[in-house]
Amino acid sequence: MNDTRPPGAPDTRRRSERSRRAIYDAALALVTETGYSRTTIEGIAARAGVGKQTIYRWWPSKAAVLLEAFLDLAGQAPDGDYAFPDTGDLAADLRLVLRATVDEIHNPVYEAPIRALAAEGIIDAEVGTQFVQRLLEPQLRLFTERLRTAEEAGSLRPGLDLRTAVELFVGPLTHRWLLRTLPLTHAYTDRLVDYALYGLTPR
Amino acid sequence: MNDTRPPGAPDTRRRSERSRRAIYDAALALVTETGYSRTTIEGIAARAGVGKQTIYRWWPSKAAVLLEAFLDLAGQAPDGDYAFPDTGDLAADLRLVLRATVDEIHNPVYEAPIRALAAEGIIDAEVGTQFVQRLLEPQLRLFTERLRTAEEAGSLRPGLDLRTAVELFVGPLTHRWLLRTLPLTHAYTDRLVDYALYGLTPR
Amino acid sequence: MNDTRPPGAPDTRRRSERSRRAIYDAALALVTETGYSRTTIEGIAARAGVGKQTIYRWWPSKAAVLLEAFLDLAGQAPDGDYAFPDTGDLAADLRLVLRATVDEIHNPVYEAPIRALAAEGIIDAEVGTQFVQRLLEPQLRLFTERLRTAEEAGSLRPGLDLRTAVELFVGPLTHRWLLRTLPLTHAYTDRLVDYALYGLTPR
Amino acid sequence: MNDTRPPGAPDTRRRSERSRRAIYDAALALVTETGYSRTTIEGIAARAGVGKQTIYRWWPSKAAVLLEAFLDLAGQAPDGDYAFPDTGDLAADLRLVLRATVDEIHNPVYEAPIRALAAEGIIDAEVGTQFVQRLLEPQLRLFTERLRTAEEAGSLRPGLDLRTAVELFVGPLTHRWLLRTLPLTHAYTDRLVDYALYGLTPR
DNA sequence: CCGTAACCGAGACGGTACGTCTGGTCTTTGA
DNA sequence: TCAAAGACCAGACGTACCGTCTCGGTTACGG
Repeated sequence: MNDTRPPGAPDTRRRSERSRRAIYDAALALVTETGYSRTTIEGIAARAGVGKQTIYRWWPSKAAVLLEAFLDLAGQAPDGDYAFPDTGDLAADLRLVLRATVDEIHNPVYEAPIRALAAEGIIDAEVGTQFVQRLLEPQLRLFTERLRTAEEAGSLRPGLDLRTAVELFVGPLTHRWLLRTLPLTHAYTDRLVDYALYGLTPR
Repeated sequence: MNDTRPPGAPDTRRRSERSRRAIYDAALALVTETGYSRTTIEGIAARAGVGKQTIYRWWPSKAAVLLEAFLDLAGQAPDGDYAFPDTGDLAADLRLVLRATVDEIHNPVYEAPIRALAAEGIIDAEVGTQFVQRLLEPQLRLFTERLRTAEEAGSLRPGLDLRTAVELFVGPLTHRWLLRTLPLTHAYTDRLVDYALYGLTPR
Repeated sequence: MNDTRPPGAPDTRRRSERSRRAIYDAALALVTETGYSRTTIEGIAARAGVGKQTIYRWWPSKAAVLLEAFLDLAGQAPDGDYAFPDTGDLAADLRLVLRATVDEIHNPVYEAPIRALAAEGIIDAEVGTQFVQRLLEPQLRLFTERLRTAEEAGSLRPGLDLRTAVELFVGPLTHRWLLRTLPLTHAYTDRLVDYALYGLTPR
Repeated sequence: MNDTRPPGAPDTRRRSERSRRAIYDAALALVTETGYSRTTIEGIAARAGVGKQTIYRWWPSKAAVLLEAFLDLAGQAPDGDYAFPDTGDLAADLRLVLRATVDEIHNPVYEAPIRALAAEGIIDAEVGTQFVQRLLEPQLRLFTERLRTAEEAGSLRPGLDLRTAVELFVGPLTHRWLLRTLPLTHAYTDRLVDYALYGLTPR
């Protein structure tokens, strides 16, 4: 009826849902099992029982497939992230969320794909933008909102740049996670909350 | 005479210095010009006017070549980093160093190679370990030592885990840099020092 | 009403004459313009403004399409061939016909399709049979009949195998044409008639 | 030493004889077993245990591979063709050679490759030229020379165009062979010699 | 100081994956 | 209710690199 796609673009209405799901599954499985660089488009297609062209028709790159696959996976998880706790005790809430984040990072189902996406995003700005916009920023927004609540409750120094404040927690965690400098434990994130929050609260 | 290498290992004494330099130059140039993934061993060899085997003889991977090339490049720079300033004013010293770090990160000669190495290290643990040990940790050590001096001078809360403290500065900076979430400016690093240090100093 | 087709076969009565013509035109044009091997079913369908299935429904192969297209083309030509001249002078008649055949062969509208069909028929016996039965044999029959007339008139040695006699003229011509050994000229076909006929006439 | 190849061309001196032979064998076997169009470069490479690039490095096309493979095969055969008999009896000699040619054509080892090459040469003029120059013409030359001997012995009408005379024998044979109009038997070639030679001899 | 072992540039080799193109089949959709 | 349009699985195309191996040429060690 109202088929207004750009010329040369495929018709989304006729897309095979079955193939899409199979491709997601294959991509995630292969990345986890064999690593990102050994995961190939051909391999994904073969494992998904799909023609290569079906992948090239809908995604521009291996990274794009994996990003969507991961978003799909994360989206259908029993959403823990998307409700930031607010018990009134900011420190406790932060500790809880950071501990949960660490656990999630160590979940073998998530680990390989998300590392791969982060790494690819670091090299390829296009992928990086997608990664940040669709995966990272939504999470950071929840942090920011929780901090705003705290600020309004007078639990924070007034006039803080909340974004920077958020990064004070998230940055070090990401640092340890991505660069594997030292183990990423609950003790570490608790300490992080302690040190960082101490600098953000009024005296 | 005293040629005591493991069997099968090449003889370092007969190594061509000329080739090594040409390979470093070619690798750095290609990564900067065409990006990491489009940089190939064949391409490096061709550009360096060197046989492929000469690369495979001395390095195990593309990442290893680039790491050494980068270390060589960084080593011959007028070393600013390797002397952490100590004016007695911790905040000022940190601001200075973080600003310098940001400038360095934006230096087009360094940017592409270091991003590539970081990304590769995120995926490949072997590379990651090398990256951290040979590039990152030496820098972090300087931070730690400066903080120790400050601690001894009573400028910091006693009993702090200095490593975590260091990451409070370095983590957020790395986060913005690698993930490209928001611009990495002097204003940002100054604010970082403000917020983080505030949580580390005695009241 | 009287729809007595084998099960699974399409209904000829509802066939689109418009599509058929468009497919013929597209097939002939593409073969002439781009060559047989670069002519694809997809290309024909696209150029004819027709779905691929419309081609697959009615023809088993690219060669079959082209054969019918060519037969259609030849059939609607102002038929010169289908009346073999009989002036009473066998040599003159043969010279005339062979010259005309050479001219036809060099006609750019016919050349590419007929070469393609011949070549395809050489490899694929199925196509070859069709090619011979529907295209070649009707022509040869005309030769044979003219020779029979001559034989009855006593212009030929008695007891000749007329089929072999026909091939004495047609074979060498085909040889030069298909294999492109030497130029195919009127002089050549005249000489052919001279030499061959000389062996067929009584002394 | 004297390595004077055009730039970009591979070094013939370092070519692997082993691979070449394996490729010949694989190409001939596949064409015979599965037919020309189902024979693919990938298939040849796989069967020969060779990388695809090794084929693309040395041959421009599937047809070129097959032509060389066939020439190699024909060259190492106990050469029957390359000595045209001359018993003094031209008719007998011609009958003998044409019978042998028919037998060779029906040899399953030769049949598929040579048909494929002929067909490909009919479509692709480049291949056709090679086919004619390297395979066909050497054979025709032998015929021509035998006719010249006969001419000098006064067994032929003087002033004949010997090339056309040769085609009087070879053309019809090729016609039946390639187009599969009627069976190609010894009886047929004998008759051919009878009819054609009769037109070439003095009365 | 000479023989030789190993490095060197070069590039052919067996492979794997790329991204594209087409073959045939099957499904959707608009006229 | 068709037929166009085109998505689908399959697999070959020709190219680019991988990492290994072999070839001469050259260089510098060590007897």
